[in-house]
Amino acid sequence: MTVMETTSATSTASGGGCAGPPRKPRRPDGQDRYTISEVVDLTGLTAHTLRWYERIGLMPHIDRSHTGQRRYRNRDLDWLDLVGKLRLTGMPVADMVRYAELVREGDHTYTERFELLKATRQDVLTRIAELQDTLDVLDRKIDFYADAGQALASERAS
Amino acid sequence: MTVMETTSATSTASGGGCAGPPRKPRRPDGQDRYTISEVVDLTGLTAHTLRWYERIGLMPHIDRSHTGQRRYRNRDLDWLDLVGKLRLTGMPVADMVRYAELVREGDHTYTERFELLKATRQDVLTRIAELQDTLDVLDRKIDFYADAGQALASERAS
DNA sequence: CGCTTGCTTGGAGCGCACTCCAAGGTTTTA
DNA sequence: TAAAACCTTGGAGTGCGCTCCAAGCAAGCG
Repeated sequence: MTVMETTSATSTASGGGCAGPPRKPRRPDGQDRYTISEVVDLTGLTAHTLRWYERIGLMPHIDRSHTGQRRYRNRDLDWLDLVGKLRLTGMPVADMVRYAELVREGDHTYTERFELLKATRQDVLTRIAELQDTLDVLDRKIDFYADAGQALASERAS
Repeated sequence: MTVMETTSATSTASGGGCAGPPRKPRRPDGQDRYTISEVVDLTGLTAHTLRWYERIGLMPHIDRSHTGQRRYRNRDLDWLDLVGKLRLTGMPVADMVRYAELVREGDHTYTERFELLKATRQDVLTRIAELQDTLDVLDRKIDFYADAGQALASERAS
């Protein structure tokens, strides 16, 4: 068997988020050949960044039209979704390239990839905890400012 | 009245976290005069970074010894704690400098600071949500890998 | 006294993640 | 068919957040 890499994110694409402009919908598998500017619309990345991702080995090989222009497929978009998520965690691009290499090398890298995913999961948990910590500090400060505001107001009133 | 800036983080200093080397304890207010290398030990920042923070206006004025060496106080450490927390949220240093300027300008910037804190709080909430999202993706992938591992194992067994 | 250690400064350098440019070929629209 | 819009490449440039360097001053010690 083959360990698939892209768990097709059917729910992710156009509908979900509440920020940014509404992205165009994907086409069904089979008719999925997107130009680079369509991928720009779909992902919010720039064309520069997409080409750069390819240069540094962060993308798998992308299909080309008969004249050499890129034609992205749905699984490429799935991969870009994952990359976008990992980017939000602060993972260095070099680490993602490493993961991409493992995927390209085939099934025998299965264990290493698994370990990498689990380690990343731990990192994310840590970062969430840090942010919770920061949130607590901010909340305490905000409460303090609210109280101080009250005090200033009553000072003016007296 | 004066809106105080540093809500003394008595619990924060040496005890709390579970990562990194155990930092030296602070001294009580009144005997709190730390050299730059002591602050390095206490915060984990480098001396370079501490001086750079000062140059760009991220720090308030730091006391000096009679020979011109920096002598940090507990409230400077409190400020550095806050900066460290905000840094973890991904807030640009320039924004922190802006906040520091507001503090230096005095009480009449109270409202602006308050709004800034509330906006930052919102950002942190957003980032936590993004990380939760990423965590879900990772968990799904990890489950998938675990299942695939099972399948590979039974394949080998058969 | 010389030696080591630690601190000072302005300014230069670095690594990361893009971001853009120039020069040219392709595709679409009018 | 001509103009406008879009795509290609290698390489150079940018902004951020540090990070380091050189040259010099100050304190402690045998």
